[in-house]
Amino acid sequence: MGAFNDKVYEVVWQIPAGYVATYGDIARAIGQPRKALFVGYAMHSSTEPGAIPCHRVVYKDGHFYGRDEDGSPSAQLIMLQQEGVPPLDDNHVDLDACHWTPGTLDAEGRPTDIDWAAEMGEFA
DNA sequence: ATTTTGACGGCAC
DNA sequence: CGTGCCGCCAAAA
Repeated sequence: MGAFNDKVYEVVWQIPAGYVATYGDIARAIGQPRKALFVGYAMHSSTEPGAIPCHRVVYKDGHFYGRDEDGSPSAQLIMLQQEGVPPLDDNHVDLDACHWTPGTLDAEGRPTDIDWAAEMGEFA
């Protein structure tokens, strides 16, 4: 792992509940827009399970990883819904309403520095 | 050291 | 709107 991976961690961790960020945005936020691929690559392997809210990281299309293969909504979608992310369909979320970008505040005006432990505890 | 692949993104068809 | 291909960078084999 390298510094890149560590940055990905940091950025993803800052994603507010009810909001989502895209791989490209994260990659760009850390100064390497070409490594969008590597951003995702970082979470599936370089990070430990549950270490970060990877379910809040979606594709630029709003469709998340682990999409349903059989037409059933993925657990990720359900979790996002619990956080307040309006799903467009079984495989997409409304980026227009929840698209968050690193380095900004959420719609509620509070800093992105949120206690995720409390947030996650609600539906653990 | 070289080849292959990948939780991507964008553009072309 | 779905599918294909390329580009980019790094890790794993």
